[in-house]
Amino acid sequence: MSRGKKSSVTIRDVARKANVSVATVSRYINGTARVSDEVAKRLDRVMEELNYVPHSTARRLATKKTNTIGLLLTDMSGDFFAPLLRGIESMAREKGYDLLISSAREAYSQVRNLPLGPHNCDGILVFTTSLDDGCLQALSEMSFPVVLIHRSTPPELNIPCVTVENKAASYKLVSHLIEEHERQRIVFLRGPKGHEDSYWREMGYKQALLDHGIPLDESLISFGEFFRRKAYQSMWELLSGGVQFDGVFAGDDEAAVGVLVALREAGVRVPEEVSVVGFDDQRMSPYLQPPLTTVRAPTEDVGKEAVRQLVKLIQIGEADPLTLLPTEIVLRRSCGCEFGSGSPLYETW
Amino acid sequence: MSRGKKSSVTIRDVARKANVSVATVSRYINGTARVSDEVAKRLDRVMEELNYVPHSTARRLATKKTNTIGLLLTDMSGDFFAPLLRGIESMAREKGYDLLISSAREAYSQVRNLPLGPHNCDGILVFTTSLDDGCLQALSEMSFPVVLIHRSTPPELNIPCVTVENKAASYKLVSHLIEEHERQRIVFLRGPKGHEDSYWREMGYKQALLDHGIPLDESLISFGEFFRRKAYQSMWELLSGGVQFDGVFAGDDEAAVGVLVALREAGVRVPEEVSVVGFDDQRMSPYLQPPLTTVRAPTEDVGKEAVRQLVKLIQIGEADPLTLLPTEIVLRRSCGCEFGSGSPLYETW
DNA sequence: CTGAAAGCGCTTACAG
DNA sequence: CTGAAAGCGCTTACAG
Repeated sequence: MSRGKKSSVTIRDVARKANVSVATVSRYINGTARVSDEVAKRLDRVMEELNYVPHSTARRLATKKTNTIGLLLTDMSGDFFAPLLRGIESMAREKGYDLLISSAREAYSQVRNLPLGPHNCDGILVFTTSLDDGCLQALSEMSFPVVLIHRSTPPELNIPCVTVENKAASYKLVSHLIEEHERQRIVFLRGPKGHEDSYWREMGYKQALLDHGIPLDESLISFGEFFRRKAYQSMWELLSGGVQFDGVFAGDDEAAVGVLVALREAGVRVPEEVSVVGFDDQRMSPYLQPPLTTVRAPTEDVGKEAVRQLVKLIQIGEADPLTLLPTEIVLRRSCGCEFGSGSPLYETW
Repeated sequence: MSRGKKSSVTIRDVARKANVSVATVSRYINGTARVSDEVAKRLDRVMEELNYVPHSTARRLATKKTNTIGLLLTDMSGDFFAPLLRGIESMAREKGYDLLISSAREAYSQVRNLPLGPHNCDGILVFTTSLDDGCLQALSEMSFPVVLIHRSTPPELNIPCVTVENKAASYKLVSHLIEEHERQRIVFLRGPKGHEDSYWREMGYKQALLDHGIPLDESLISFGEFFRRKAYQSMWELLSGGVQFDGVFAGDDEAAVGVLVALREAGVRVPEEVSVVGFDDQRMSPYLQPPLTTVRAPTEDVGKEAVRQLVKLIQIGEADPLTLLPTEIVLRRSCGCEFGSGSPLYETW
């Protein structure tokens, strides 16, 4: 229980004991210049004996590099978060960077107050809206490396971004409803205002209608906010407003839950009368009644790719402006497709 | 797109511009001594003008503190992870610490290779088995602050630990099966070998049997490994071995999924013939067929409490040896309880 | 291949 | 209340 100092063997100690200068030790450790074999051996031995670990803070101060990347998030609930972080963490480790993470309820607007920035990272990953445009601009002006995840760069700023194919997947999903299940009046529930993913999903929805010669009916577009209750409410409004529809693209799986509940309460059968589809393939989605047709995004890969781009940006000063990862449709019963097994339990083994 | 240096205004710059010494600036910033009002004002203005941000690396080197805590994990899948991290992150921020995280496939055994340690943190949080006993001992010997999460301290080591009440909850759960649903032959599926949580759940199971005068039958204890497939296999072995049972405590919710599938395939009705209960209350659990009776742990609080203890350890050199957070039983239909609503969709709103 | 020395940007006794 | 100066543990021109 004693609080003694952490042992601190310094580079000086090993230099002395190995009878060389600290410069030599430093060079040997960093492989920054050759040393004679004899010295190398001696150093290996001495470092082993002394159990020497270079002091990373001192190294940072001397090199002006932190070897750390930061991740800035708005919130860490949702199934989304774990795989994303897993991807980020594994790639960061692979690239030799420490990972600092910070979550903020609201977007930061003052660069000076950022928990993550030039003072403790070599670059940061910004997830969705965790940083406002002003901050991005300020960081950009000081040439601080930033990569955006699931959010595109503000105009004129040229910040690299990595995200997934929302539009193409939505297009396929809605086309599926039209072509396979003969749906014509498909509701779309928007996500939160300003949410990139939602925007592109809406574009995919509209494009699919257009390409199938179905006129866009604004009364079929409502708000789900990627949130169960809101989607539930919106469905009731549509229902009691007498709006006719035979399909619902809920925007995401969370909203789809609200849709399913509302329809069940209203006595509308899914998928017989109305097809319902979501987006994200959350862990609960195979277990919903009926199992939810949705879209799966390669979230872990998004994380990895984001780190890869950030490291490029840090090390060579440039990265790909946009990385779009492919998504895949997951067909289950809520759209009207039939499956033999019946048990969604199997699926996730 | 230029790569220019990050602007770096130093304490020296503000000192010069404000016509004081760097020592004064430092003291003012850290509130470590009073300065005259006049100087204070000048400093505020100058720092604002220069957009000065103290260089945390330099500060670290000078103070020998990193103001960072580390989190070491084995894996980051599972519903468990997000709330835990949320708790940790929020409390770390509240306490003024940066959070570094690192995940390892296997436990580290060499202190020198640790991604997180005295070189980059003031203390670390160790989740379950991410560090072996040898490492813990080494860290302990150098008085490096460590707090364990969901893992108790190795003998003689006295490392503070925070976890949840596994035994009491299991006891209540099994007692519920016995008392309310008249179950007598209850299977228990163990988690991974050496897993603390599993151990205590087993103790709760055994104690409940004992207190209700039900003799322990070893043939009812098998392996679920907190893993669907394994639990599924084990159930089939019991089933085809002709073992009679009327209840299953699956060890956790993952295993419960395997149990439900096996029983369904075998034509055994749940809960009429066999009650099934899990542990953890995963997000999918309300949606299982039937909805799963289980136990909910305050995972976010575990994270917060762990940080609180670690910070105490860092700052005043001591912490509570054991923090046990209470768990709560969540009754649904898989145990045999009846509920009006029927729709599990409501529950998680 | 190796050393002496300056410097990274702070903090903190020590002295006033 | 304020300053001059040493020191935190490294890295890296510069010189040999």
